[in-house]
Amino acid sequence: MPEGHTIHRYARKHRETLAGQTITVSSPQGRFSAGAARLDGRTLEDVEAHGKHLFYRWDGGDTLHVHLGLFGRFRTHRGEPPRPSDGTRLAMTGDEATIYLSGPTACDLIGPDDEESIRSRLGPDPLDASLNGEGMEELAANLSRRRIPIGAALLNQSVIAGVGNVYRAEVLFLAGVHPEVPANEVPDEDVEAIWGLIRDQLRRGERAGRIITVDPKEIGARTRRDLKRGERLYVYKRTGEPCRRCGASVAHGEMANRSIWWCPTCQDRH
DNA sequence: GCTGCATGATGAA
DNA sequence: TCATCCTGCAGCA
Repeated sequence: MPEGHTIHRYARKHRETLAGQTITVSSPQGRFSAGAARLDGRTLEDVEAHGKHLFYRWDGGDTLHVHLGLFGRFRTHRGEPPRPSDGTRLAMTGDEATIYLSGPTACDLIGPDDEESIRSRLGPDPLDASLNGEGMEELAANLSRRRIPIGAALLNQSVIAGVGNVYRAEVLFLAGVHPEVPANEVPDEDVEAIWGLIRDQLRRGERAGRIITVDPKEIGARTRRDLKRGERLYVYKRTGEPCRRCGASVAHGEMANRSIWWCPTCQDRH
């Protein structure tokens, strides 16, 4: 589940659910025992997201850094929580809810230097509301420095922070850009379109809690909510199926070690 | 019960 | 480019 929209949604939800409260912290699995003991009984002050990274601020100055990786997930339980699964790395209980974390790539207490080094490796975050034109310019500059295919560049978090495998395929489809086009050869107007589409789509995803890129009108549905499973995306995981716009067979390949899909007809910009 | 896969990232070679 | 680390669950038998 975790692309940037999910992470920002978690930041918002966790802030709403736990910030300002005294939190009971533990590590049922044991792999975060020392950190949990240090945080236990303290106040969670704020939660921030940058790209796919989460930063939990605690009174006294500690920061908990969480990165979900491919498998990580949070579960929130209001009231009495169920027994945590064996893989539950972190449990945080506030006044009304308990949040469990399992499968993260990172769950560590970090200092200001660590955080700075993490952030310095991240490109602009399309969900950072304080950015406007700067984000797009930074993305353009980052792309102009690379010859790798645009489809690979969008997954590189130092180029743009928060895009994952679903959005890279869907946004390139929406932009009509073929994934193989070298990053530094993507025309300015397409870079602009890509930035706008990413920001738009991630915002929608953050609000909805799921990725729906298909415009419902295009397939005869009334609203996004009416779209059934299997109707919500244009190309992702649709190998060989007809393109929703032109009917051509959706192509599949590999790029940056991950599967990628595109429409050979609609994505003709080279 | 077992297998394979997944919306991620890193470090070695 | 490859191996490796993180878990849970769908799809099988």
